[in-house]
Amino acid sequence: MKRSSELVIAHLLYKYMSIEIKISLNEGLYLKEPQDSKLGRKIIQNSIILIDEYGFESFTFKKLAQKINSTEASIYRYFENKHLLLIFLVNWYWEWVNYLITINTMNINDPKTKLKRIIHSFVFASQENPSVAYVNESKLHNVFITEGGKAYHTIEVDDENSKGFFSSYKRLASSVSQVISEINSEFKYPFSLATNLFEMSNNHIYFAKHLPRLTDITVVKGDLDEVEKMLNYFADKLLSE
Amino acid sequence: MKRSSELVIAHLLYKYMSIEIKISLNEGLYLKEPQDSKLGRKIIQNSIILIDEYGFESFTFKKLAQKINSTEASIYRYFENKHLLLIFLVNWYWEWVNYLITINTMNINDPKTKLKRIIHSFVFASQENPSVAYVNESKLHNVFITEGGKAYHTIEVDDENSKGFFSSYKRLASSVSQVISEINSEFKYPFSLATNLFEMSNNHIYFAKHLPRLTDITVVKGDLDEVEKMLNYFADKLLSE
DNA sequence: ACATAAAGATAGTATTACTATCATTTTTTA
DNA sequence: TAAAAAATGATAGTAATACTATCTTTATGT
Repeated sequence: MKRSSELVIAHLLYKYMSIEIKISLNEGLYLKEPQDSKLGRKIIQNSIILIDEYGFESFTFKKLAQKINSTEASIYRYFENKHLLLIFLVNWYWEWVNYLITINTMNINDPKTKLKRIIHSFVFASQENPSVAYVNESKLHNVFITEGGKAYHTIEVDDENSKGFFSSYKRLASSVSQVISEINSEFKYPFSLATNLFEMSNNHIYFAKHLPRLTDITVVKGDLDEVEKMLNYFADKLLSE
Repeated sequence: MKRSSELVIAHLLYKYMSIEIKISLNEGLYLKEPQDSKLGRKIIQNSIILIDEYGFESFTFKKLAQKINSTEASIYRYFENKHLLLIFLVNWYWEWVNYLITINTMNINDPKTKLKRIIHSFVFASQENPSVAYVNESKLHNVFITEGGKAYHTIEVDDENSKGFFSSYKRLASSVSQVISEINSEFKYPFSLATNLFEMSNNHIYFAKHLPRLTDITVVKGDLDEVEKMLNYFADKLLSE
């Protein structure tokens, strides 16, 4: 809660005073806070670009070092390995969406409208007003859609979960589930629906692009309206009395 | 269609005559058919065991070679690399589920009952009567749940899709979507719902085990009844008039 | 201006992901 | 059943990856 309101204030300051937002992420994710130095910010910025370009498996710290005219050793001073860097980026994305749904549902009372805006935030996260100058939110969205699941589909999931590496996703699920329960307090699966709407959004954007026979959605020229419509339809129907 | 009925006949033969099923998979997935030799079958059997044990990232052909008292070189004669082996296993799982829903919905006319049985097959795939002696379907299900997404969340997805590496999943989506459309011909998202039910099944089993705050499901002692109930609830509600 | 921290340069190691070659064993078939 | 062919094993080698260590240079902060 505290974190979210900090973000909001930062956002307002940003809008009117051009102040940068600093996203607060679990300290176990990095060895040295990358947001606090030029090199750290270059690592964040260019790792997104390179993972988007090469895919996570072919992405290496060596390539990243070359891209930013630095060295592997320097990057290792920020992140233990590329897996933790990925978790860092994925958390960044979860925080970004948390932040979007906070500001987009602010001062709105009707929970149905809130959920609509949440869904809109899920789908159009990449097209929202960016909050951090050096992060390309659109590419981050792509990276998240393609590589996000790899952050927690590993043998280390329980260990990393106990360190709080996935708490941003849990917080996201929790706040969405609350809105769902406001709409229909009898609904038995508020958390499942919350995560499912989020995952569906990303999955079907991916399917439409790469495996279109797995979805009914078509995405023409990046127009994600159909995804939003589908999620609204699913949510409405499931939460109707 | 042809492939499915072959499987069914094989199944009947298996039940009454103990004949092995041979699952037919895209030939581009392997260099030499692993089902046709002792070594090949050991590779399939033990790769499932090792990926389940170590996770896909830490799984290597060297470890597999040691486990089966063979050599890396011999394994490379069957599979180009571990990524293609994973796609092979994932396809095996898709085919196994295709096969289950075919026999479990056979001779049933009511599409609602069909969908219930499909959902049951999704959830309890690992507990169904095994079809291939050397494959531990329960471990394969675990591997699929944890690692399955990595088969198609790669930079090569379009290239591999064009080679037909994901056609088993498409066939699965297609046959389930047909049943969905039989239940409610007005429903606009039969493919999306089909894939979503399948993915939800696997996701929420995983969440319940590793990230329980992301779901409402609890799985006690491997009892997956709640998952089945949830999927039935979602499907019923979404397809109600 | 001086101390301290950050970054760069370089080198080195263990492991991974292969490829190549040749010897041996197993299977096929003539 | 002997010869040919195919499969597997044994061994070696290479390029790339994923780091770690150390030392020098460059910024920064007071």
